[in-house]
Amino acid sequence: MSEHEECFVFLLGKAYQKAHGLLKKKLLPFGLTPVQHLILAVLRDEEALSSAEISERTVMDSATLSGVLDRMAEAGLVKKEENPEDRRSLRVSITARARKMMDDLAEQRKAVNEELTSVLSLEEKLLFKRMLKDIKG
Amino acid sequence: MSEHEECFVFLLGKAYQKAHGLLKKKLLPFGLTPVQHLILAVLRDEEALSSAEISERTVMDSATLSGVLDRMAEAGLVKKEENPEDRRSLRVSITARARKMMDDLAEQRKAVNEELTSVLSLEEKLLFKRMLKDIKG
DNA sequence: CAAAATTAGTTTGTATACAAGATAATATAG
DNA sequence: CTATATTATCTTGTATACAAACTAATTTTG
Repeated sequence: MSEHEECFVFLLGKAYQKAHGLLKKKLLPFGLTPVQHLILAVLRDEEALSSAEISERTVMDSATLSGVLDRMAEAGLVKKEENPEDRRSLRVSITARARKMMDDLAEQRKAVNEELTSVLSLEEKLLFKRMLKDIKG
Repeated sequence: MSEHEECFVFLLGKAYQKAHGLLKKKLLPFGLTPVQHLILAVLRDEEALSSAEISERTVMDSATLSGVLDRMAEAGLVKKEENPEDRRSLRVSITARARKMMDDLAEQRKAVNEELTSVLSLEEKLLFKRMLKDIKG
């Protein structure tokens, strides 16, 4: 019954692990990780984005992104092209194959969110979301 | 303004990243990571714990723990001994050196928790904590 | 008691996360 | 226009996280 169980860092970590684990399981049949699914979500409605733009929208580090995008390109989920306007940057786009999965993915994501917060009332869900947004800043 | 920003998995992840990053910074001068700090916290009031016991209390995977405990032993933060009663299991204990830091660490942890939740009212902090506990299950 | 099942930890392989340094390309200053 | 600064991405090194296979030790069974 140590005090660490009252620590927000610990509690957030464990709640996140639970959430991440649930989503991971649901995405397994699609051959996607939660992070990869997130990247597809931001690419879905775009022609193409640079690594920096994906980094900004997903709040992921560019170093992390580098490896993830490689694996996703390898798996045929995204296409990585050179930007002719600025050859330092990339044009990353979602492939047709990945795009076909998006509706099913949205369903899985929704299911996870519901399962995860099933203990909360509708009102609490909204409050919880607001507080998370406040905290992440 | 994609829908992923309404996803609890994403929001929890980012809130956790924020919390983890804050604590990480505060622990840097002590040469500790947040996870190592957590392990010291559960060892603090114990003679010694096995890997499985630490795993249970910190909710960490035994595979992850194996490496972390090695690095901590290497750094002189814990002592790993063989349990003579059952030679499969370990007796991990906190070192005197690490124990000396514990009060300072508790202060840092408290500071992080306050900084992290400074946008919340006292009432909201309690509510938030309760909801996190509900969700992690 | 010896074979089989179980248990405690470790190892291996994959996927983030992030700091710091390296690279290549572009923009800017003089 | 060239030396310098900046920018976009990648690479490297360290630290989790976790599944799965592996080892060693103990317990259970027949």
